[in-house]
Amino acid sequence: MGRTPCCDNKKDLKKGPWSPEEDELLLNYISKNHGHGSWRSLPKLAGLQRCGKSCRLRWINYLRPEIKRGPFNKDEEQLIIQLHGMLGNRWATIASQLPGRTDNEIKNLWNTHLRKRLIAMGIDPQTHELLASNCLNHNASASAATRHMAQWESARLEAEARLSRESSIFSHAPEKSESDHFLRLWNSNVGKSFRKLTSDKFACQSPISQASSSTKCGLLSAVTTEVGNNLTGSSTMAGNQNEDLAYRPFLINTEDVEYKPFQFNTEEEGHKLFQSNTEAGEFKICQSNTEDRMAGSVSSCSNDLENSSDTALQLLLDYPINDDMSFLENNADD
DNA sequence: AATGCACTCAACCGCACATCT
DNA sequence: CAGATGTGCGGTTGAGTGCAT
Repeated sequence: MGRTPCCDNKKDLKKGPWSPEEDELLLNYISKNHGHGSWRSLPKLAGLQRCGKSCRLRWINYLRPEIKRGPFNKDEEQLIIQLHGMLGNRWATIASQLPGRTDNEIKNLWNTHLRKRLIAMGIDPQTHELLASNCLNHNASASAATRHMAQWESARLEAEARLSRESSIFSHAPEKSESDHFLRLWNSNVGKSFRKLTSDKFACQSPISQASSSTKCGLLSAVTTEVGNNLTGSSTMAGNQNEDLAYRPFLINTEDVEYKPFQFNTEEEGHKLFQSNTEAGEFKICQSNTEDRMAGSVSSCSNDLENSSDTALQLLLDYPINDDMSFLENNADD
């Protein structure tokens, strides 16, 4: 509280763009000392007329050897949009998932390109919701936007479900930050599998195509409401979407459906995948140690304490997944 | 060629959190 | 335990650049 800014003594301190000489001084100091040490004392020791903060920024955003230069590729852009849908403006957290990219760079990319692209599609770049003006449009753009939203909602549901599961199982463990949860999920085998499913165009029907068929609908709002209390900020979507028909196709009800074990690589993380006997061949994921209980009927799994998170995960895995990022290309005219 | 405008991106600023004393 | 200090983060700014007129 009331702390003094680190660059309070502005006398003799240089500001603005860095010269090559200054870069060299900073690089030399850090390489000679095998690290930056205290940023506050660094400028003096390195012979720089800069504040420590400025040095740190220059190092992190520009001079670090692992910095990747050049334009972002499509994969990186997709990942940024996905992570932003889950994490919001946590640029540093997002940057941690993109080796060689800095938070500043990602923030700039978002503000100059991706944000505008989503707006052009009729998607609110903050909430990843459809903008009100777009809700009545039933054109191709709106459809792409809807698919986009569904993907992010699926990813977010997975995270929420696991968050809920973990917090109930490991309630004794020290609380990690929300973003840690998201990132651990994202990097877990489940997250990996999810991403793999999306990229491999797993043999499932599209939710869009299922919309007109005998899709079994449940209530997503029940799931999100239950776990929503664990979350803040970016969960606004869950609150008002349950009336949105666009989401209905992804909602299912597991009653009277048989599931059989399915070969899948989530088991290594203590999860097993089961495939339903329905036409759609829906999938359900359960912890391996509940497999015995699960083998006879899926209800034993869906009725236990992890009901909501499993259901959410199931929704995620039932969501078929056509890695539809085509909107990026369609709207990438800048 | 001159001017204005839009865009990009490096850098700054202030705040919040973590750690230290 | 409270205040001081160090660091990291996100929002914002403004210089530089390219393009259109």
